[in-house]
Amino acid sequence: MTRTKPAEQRRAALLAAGRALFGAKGIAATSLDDITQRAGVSKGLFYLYFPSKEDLVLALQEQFSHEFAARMRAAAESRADWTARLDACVGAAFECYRELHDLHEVMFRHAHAVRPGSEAGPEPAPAAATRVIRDLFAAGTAAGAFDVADPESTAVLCCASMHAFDQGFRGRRGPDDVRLIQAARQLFRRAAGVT
Amino acid sequence: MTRTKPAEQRRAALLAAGRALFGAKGIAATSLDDITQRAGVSKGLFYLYFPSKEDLVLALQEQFSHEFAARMRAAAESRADWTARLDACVGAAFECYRELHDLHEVMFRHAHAVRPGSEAGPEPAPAAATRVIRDLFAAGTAAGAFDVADPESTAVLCCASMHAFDQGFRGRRGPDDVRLIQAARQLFRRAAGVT
Amino acid sequence: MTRTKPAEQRRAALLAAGRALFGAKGIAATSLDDITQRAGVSKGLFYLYFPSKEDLVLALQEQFSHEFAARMRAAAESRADWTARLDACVGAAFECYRELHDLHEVMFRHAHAVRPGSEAGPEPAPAAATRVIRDLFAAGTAAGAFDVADPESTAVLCCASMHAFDQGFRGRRGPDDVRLIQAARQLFRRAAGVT
Amino acid sequence: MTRTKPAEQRRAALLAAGRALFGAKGIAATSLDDITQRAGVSKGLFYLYFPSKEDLVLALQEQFSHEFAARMRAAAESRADWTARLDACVGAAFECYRELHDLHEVMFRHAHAVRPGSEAGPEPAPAAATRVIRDLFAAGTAAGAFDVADPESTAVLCCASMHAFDQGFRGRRGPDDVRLIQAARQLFRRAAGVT
DNA sequence: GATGAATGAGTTTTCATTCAT
DNA sequence: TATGAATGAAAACTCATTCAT
Repeated sequence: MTRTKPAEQRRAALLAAGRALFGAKGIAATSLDDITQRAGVSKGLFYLYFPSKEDLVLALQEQFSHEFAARMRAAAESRADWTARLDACVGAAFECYRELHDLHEVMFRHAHAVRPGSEAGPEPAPAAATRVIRDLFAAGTAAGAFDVADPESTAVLCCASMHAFDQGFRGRRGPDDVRLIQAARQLFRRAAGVT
Repeated sequence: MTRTKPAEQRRAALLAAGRALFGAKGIAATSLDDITQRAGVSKGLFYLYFPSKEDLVLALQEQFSHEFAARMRAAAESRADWTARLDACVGAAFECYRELHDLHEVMFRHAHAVRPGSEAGPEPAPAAATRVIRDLFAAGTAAGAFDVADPESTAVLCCASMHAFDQGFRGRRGPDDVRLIQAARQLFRRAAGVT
Repeated sequence: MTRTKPAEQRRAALLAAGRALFGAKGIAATSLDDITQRAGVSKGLFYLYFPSKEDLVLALQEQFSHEFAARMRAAAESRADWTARLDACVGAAFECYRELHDLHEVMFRHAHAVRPGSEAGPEPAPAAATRVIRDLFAAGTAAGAFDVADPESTAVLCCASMHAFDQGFRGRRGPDDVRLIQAARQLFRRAAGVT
Repeated sequence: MTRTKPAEQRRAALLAAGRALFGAKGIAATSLDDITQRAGVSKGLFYLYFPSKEDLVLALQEQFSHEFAARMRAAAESRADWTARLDACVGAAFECYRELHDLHEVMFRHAHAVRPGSEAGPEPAPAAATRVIRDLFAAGTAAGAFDVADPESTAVLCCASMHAFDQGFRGRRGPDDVRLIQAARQLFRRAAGVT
């Protein structure tokens, strides 16, 4: 069994296993045994790549956070018109949320115990995504297409509103996807001050 | 010791202990021993009032959800003008969030393991608050003061945006409270279509 | 199985199991599973009585230390003549060593990691026994029967010399018991300055 | 990296690393990773030089035992007078103890599990030192300077008494070094029957 | 009703040792 | 010779839950 594999592959397998299990059962209900078994490695190997279970969670947070932000940015940049950019952003966010929806817990989990030693602690997971929206609001306003008095605060609020894309947030009888995304587009437009 | 006390008082003590500890240390890090000790009762007594630890979490969710919704509703009803109602709602939500902010985990926790037997599962915690906003949007629109095409979807989004009130959500360098609440008021007005 | 028993009995069972196993296999090689299994209790129960495995070791140390000192003192007090007292002390120590010899590791183990928080740490295990010898030297000298310039230092050295009673200390071809105890008696007499 | 070095140098590096780490943290708390890292070699290399961690401990025991004995012997031989020899021996032992004091655990550790296959097991660590004292007592007695009835037993006892040189053995309020070494000299003289 | 002693499966983590390269 | 990735058994410790009193 002791077959050596590239470190990146091992790490990726561990991240993938963590992602799948955290999504399916939640972080607390997932044991390291589950993770290593699913990744097809020994328990000891895990600790060659991550100092603790908590660090796997953090690594996943970062991974998703970047992916989320990157996709929103790409979507925004694919359009020329400011309003279209906004719409594209919402669309991308919605898609992302859907694909990652089972990782809600991982992404938005609060770090309860601030690590001793780490002065500032990690940036909150959605920060990268928020910056994309903020920049869009700011640039659009500068270009005269939007009218956002406080792009940063508004971006934080708008980003937070995307929590609604998560199934668990809405009631079982809440609005369906189509209605929700339409409403989101309208909300973002209005937030941007598009007339 | 074996002094009988009113059931409601016992239950309340347990809820209060759970609230304090979950808020301070997180759900996973709080043991039943912690809870019963803080409540000043025996461990066995807990199970006379709640079937499991999970059910205490659920009971707290419901408690907060109702309190949250009730305060928003009261704030809205204290004003006559539609826009003022909306602003009051935002203000109340912000205050509530601050008071309960350490209970973020309790309120917005996803129920991962759907209880076998319970067909539908419990309503998501923020549902009650969402209804308050929805009704406000709908009534305001009917009265001609607002212009909300889909009050339900918009309410879900707006309610979700309140996550931004949580300190942990914004970055350490994110907007401060004053800016945030102003931005929130503006966002809600625009969402409502107030011109 | 859940039969409640007096706390003292439980504690004693745990101490007895620890003593037997530490003696037979050494501290490091004895697991908590071993201990609780031998004591006929569950693993969780152990932690109701001792905060950690280390604390069981410490409790045993104290137990033996007291027993050891008490037996030496009793032996010394059973005689009137000063030299006879010394001899009796040596005899008692020898017997004790033999009975407890497998617990050498427990008794004389060095605490490597000084507990953070505990300012001074526990007294070394043989301290109580040393005091018995010291008092004997001092009193005998005061009575004119002995001539010990520094009773404390001499007692520490004499007490340490008893390590030789341990089988593991002497070589396989070292002196046998009879010779050793005679030599010990002579050594103690000479140490005391008995002419 | 894969640079071949003289075997003796490798072995010495491993012994030195073990010595430093065992002394600082104790045997149990020192991992092979620690040792090989400190020695600057790979983990696999360790097993080319020692069959197991336990054997490193044993090798260190032997090393110290010999060093200890050699220094005592050298000290004794540097003097002509019998009493001076005894005093020099005590002085050398004291010095040695101080330098090696953190290795107490290594030197005096009992081998609990008798190796299957090894018929007799290794000689106890202090045996070599004991022989030095024994020979001194015997030769001095033969020369008419000492009067030791049983040199072997007395040597074993005297050697054991040196445990008192270890800080951990005496209480925190035990005798200081000067008093202790004076008392030791006196004890050894009296043990030798010097008048 | 109320207690809290007792349980034991489950958790994270460590580490001596192996072996393909 | 030398490496270090990989193993997996075992360790200490936790805690939700039960139940005899």
